[in-house]
Amino acid sequence: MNGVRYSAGMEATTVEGGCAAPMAGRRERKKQRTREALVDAAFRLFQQKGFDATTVEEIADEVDVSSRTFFRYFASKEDVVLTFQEEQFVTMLEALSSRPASEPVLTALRNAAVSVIRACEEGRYGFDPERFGCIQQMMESSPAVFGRSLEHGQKKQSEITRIIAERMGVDPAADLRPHVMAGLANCAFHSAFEVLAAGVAKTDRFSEVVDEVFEVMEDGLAYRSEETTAAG
Amino acid sequence: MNGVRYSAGMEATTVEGGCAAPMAGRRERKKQRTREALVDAAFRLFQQKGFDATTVEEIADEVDVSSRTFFRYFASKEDVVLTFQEEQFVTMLEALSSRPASEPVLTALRNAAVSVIRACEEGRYGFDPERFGCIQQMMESSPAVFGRSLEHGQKKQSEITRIIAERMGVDPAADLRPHVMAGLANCAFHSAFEVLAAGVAKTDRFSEVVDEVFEVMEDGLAYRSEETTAAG
DNA sequence: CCAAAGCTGTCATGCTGTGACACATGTCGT
DNA sequence: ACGACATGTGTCACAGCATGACAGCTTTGG
Repeated sequence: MNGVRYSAGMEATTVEGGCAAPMAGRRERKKQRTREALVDAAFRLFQQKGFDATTVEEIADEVDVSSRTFFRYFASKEDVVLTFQEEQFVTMLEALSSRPASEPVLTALRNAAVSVIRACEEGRYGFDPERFGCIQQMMESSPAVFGRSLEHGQKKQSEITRIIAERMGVDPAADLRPHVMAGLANCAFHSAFEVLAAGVAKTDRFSEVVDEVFEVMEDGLAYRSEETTAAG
Repeated sequence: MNGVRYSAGMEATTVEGGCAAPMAGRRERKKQRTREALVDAAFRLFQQKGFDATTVEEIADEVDVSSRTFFRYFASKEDVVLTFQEEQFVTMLEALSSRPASEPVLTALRNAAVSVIRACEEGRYGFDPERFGCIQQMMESSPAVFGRSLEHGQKKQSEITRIIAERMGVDPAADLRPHVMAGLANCAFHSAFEVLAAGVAKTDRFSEVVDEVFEVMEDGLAYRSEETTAAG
């Protein structure tokens, strides 16, 4: 029961009864507050002294709970960061689902991905741009975070696969293609990230880099060495 | 790094020398033996009780050394497994370098990857098929191994990028394309692995699945929903 | 054979993550 | 409001991974 679907702020000033849908009971609210406090404290410390140098105990102390309690909210230290990736992922799935069927699969993937990342950068849909940047920074500096992120992405890939298969009208249990396509989406993220970290891109905006990467994929896959367009 | 300075030893079949090589010094030989013993013991235990259930202490005990010594040979428990991935990777780089320049980049990547995996499966170049299978098995069962593997692959991606850039005749510091291409290769592995684990492929041979994945990439990227070829 | 270099074991330590149990707090029925 | 039940939290204990420091033994090389 740790689904933890937390919508924004929502102050429930009502004593009892009233809106029971969003958050029922004080206990639930308290948990929510604790969770958010932990996330806030964690990111503050991560940014301040780095992910690795921050211990779970410090995070817990900051919120005045025991370390044990921290682990009742998050399965691991990395999990605090992954929480956000999960949110972005879910949003991306929704965006993908609502792309018109007329778009080629890769284009749909591209548009969905880019739109969500833009939203993150611009603070729409409740995303916090500052935190988004902080996460990117941590991915670079901490291999542990990066690794877990890759792992998470791979684990969630099957959901993208399902949507793509549906869109393609094929059975994901018998057709490779949706799997490969989903992998490509994942790959685009990683490549974009790597390109950004390596300073190869002309821009600093992640969304633009992702878009470029998809661009390369779309028309660059047929690239042959003899076609070199004198770009180097 | 000083002292011990063997006169240009290093012959061709260098893969962690067995014993019939010009190994200067007993100390060096002893280290080699310890290392191999650790790897052997580790894999034996991994296969027997699973990666997670096997502790470093058990591995060390098996070889009759202290846990501390284990960590002088491997940076982490996962590192034992990654050692092999590293070997495969290096072999793959060599294979890639020697692909004819007339091949399109993706094709070269495909051929290089497939040939190396075939070698692993068939026990050529000193690879052990059984161990290769064992690793695949662990990747499925242990998220830790899988995660580290992804991380390792991503970290090594830059080397593929360099080779591709060279082949394309472009500057990897200014051109996205080689980066994306390298990412694609990595992606092919992951997708193949996922497809295999999901039981979507008709075959159990990893090399064949990888080949198929590349196939999909090569001609499937232009896939549009309205082009469904009644394959599903 | 001796001295330097290098490897190993032991000890100590820090951090992550989990299980068990007791206590306190919130929830709900009456 | 009161009591019974459920749930969250703290404390304690513990296992495992990983690293630093120091002492002792083996190898190396002159």
